[in-house]
Amino acid sequence: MSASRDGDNVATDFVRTIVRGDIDSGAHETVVTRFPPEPNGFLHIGHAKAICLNFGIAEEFGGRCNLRFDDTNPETEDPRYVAAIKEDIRWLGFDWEGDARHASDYFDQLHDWALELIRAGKAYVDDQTEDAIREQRGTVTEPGENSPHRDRAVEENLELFQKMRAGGFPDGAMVLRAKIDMAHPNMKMRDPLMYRIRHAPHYRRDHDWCIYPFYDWAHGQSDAIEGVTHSLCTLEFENNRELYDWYVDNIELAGSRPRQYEFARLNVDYMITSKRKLLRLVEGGQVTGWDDPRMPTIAGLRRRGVTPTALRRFCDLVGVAKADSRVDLSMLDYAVRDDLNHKAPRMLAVIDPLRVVITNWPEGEVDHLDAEYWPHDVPKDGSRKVPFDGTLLIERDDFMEEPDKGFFRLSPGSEVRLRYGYVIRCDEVVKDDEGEAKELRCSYDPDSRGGSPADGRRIKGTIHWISAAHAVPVETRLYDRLFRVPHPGLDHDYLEDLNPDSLTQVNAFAEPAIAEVEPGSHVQFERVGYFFADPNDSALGAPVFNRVTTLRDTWTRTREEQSAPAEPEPAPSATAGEDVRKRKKRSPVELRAEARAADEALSASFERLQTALGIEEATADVLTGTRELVEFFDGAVVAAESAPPTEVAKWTVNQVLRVIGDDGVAGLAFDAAALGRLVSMTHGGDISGEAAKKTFAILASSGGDPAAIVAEHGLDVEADMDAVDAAIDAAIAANPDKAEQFRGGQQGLIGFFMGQVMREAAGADPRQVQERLRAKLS
RNA sequence: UGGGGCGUCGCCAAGUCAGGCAAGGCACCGGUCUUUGGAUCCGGUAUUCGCAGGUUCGAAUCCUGCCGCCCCAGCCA
Repeated sequence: MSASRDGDNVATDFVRTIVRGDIDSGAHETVVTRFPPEPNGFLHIGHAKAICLNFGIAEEFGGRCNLRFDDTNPETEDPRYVAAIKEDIRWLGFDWEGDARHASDYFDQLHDWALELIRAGKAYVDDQTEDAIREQRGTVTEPGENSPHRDRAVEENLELFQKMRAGGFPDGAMVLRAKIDMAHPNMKMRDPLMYRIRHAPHYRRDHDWCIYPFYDWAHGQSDAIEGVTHSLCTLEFENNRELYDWYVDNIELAGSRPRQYEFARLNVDYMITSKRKLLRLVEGGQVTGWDDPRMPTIAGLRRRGVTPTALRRFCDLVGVAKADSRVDLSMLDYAVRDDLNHKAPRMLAVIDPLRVVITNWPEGEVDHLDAEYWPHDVPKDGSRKVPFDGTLLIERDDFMEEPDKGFFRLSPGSEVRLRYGYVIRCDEVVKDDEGEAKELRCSYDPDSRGGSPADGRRIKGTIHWISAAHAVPVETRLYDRLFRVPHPGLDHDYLEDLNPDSLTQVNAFAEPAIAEVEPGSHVQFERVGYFFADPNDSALGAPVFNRVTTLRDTWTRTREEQSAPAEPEPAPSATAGEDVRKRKKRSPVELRAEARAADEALSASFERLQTALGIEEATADVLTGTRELVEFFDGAVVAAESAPPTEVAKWTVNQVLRVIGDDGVAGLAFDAAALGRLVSMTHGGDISGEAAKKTFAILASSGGDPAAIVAEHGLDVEADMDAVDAAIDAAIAANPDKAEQFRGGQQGLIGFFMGQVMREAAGADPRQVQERLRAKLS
């Protein structure tokens, strides 16, 4: 299994594993997911990941993914965002079945369910102030306290809620709350709010409602209504899952219930993905809009020239997991270049020109050279003519008067190839008053038309160029990252991290064919980068180019690394004021110590285990956290007869604790005596350690008597060493390469061979097996 | 009365439930090829999985302890 999607491999991640399992087990016949944006801003690259996940899973498993607008807050939402969101999803290449859904479609059903909860005594109207409710909620380490209205009569609740809904109260006067537990360790479960009063028109329901449901009350139920099977959201909703389940479990539901799963949101270096912060950039004019090509929005990336394929590929490369992470920008660059390499025809353009005069070029003559649109490794055809004459423009960077070591472009006396053209030699540098080169006087090799000298001499460097007389000026916008640090706003205002050079507008000079580039299409300016003809600002025959990304450049990179030290990381956060609420929670050791302090019998056991039974303090500590465990242990010691208590302690800590569940000792499938007898058998040499482990596994899953289990499974029969030898020979014969690697020092492979042999020779003593294995392998 | 998560190479990430060869990708470093210092192709890069003990023939995986990071106290989603 692989997490990548290269070749025929399909992405696997924990979400897909769960979905696969649910389908294989028959828990669900088909998978239904949903993408639930709130229409209060534009979608960004983080949403792209969620879209790829939700729609991608539906696609792969032959299911369905709904687009559902989570429009429960009329004050921030706007239909213009609805249109933009739909456009972005479609552009990414996904579609939803039927119409888009809306949480606001379910307001009536939600209201009915709320009534149901009130009637069941599970919800109540609270008319306290917002502050009072906040204070009563307690803190993260202190329980909350009940609202004085918590036990309001059902009839009164019904009446009040009806009046809320009818508009009888002003904004904020009261709320409907679920009656759960104000002392719940999960803050989300402390009588969460279900409805608030907002006399605000909803963009779809207009004035139908003046009470609006909160996210938690709307989301799970909307999932249920739509038959969603797997409700995927980001990690910050993990705490909400318990409430999600509570709501779904406490209402009358027709179909099967949805389950929520959480994955890590996407963070990319040099980007921010907070809708609030993005909105501030738009409103503050730091960017030209939501679709500014520097924005991490889908609209911005699209305008920049990133393709849907590249963005989806990027999301695949990133993967889906639960660890908070931050992705290197090079991953996005890679995805973009990998796609555009096959989609962008090549053209010649000079960004920062330096004049070159070909002194031996026949006066007034123009040569029209063939130039392929695609490099040899892209299987596409097509070419155009490029005019060549005596006055050219080349890139200033491609000339060095005093060349660095390894520089193989143009310098005085050296030769270079002009792409698709001729080989030229630099004979003279003409300088301006400041000593800057302003013109190069060169001679060309007439026998090198097309680029290959007739005499077969090798020319290492190739540079791009433009005929000055035929040069077409084109506006190019050289975009760079919007922020200059990998993690903007880490410990200060993110606006301070804005990159002042995120956009450089230059007038470049391109070959005549440039005029034919259609707005909204891509080109590669050879040796410069990938560009996208801006669909809004390009005029017919006068394209404006956005630089999507540069080409990978190993030359300037190595030079930069030599000269400039790496950009200093922003200073590690200056420890924002110590948070008293984050006091350390008590550890298991502390908890056990407390338990013993409160229970004399427990503390007596703690002493007894150490002094009378010779058990180490740390082990004794673990064993004496609860009475049940000590009793279990003591029982096992008795049944173990001659086996020492220390041995029983090992088994208890390492094996029993492993299989013990939430029910504790009581939930075990076997009793102390069984464990004791097993320890006795293995200690007495009746069965091997390997057999003891197998016996314990059976004991743990289905209980029984150890001796009977041993007999039934034949775990006491001595392994036939001849068979072991045969198994070893077979394993070595089947893996000659690995045997060779082992001999070469790959010690880890002993585990591989052991695994092979032990599977064949069950019951054999691993020590003996390994001894023989090593002998045969050497 | 705290609770819920997460730590595997510079980055992303399989593997952890069920102990037996530390996947893959990005980046990087070599080499190949090349009329883009692009692309391609080949090869290299973790004796070690946050740390420390323990169990085991064998531990990323099981047990114990410790450390670090994220989330939750909106009438936002």
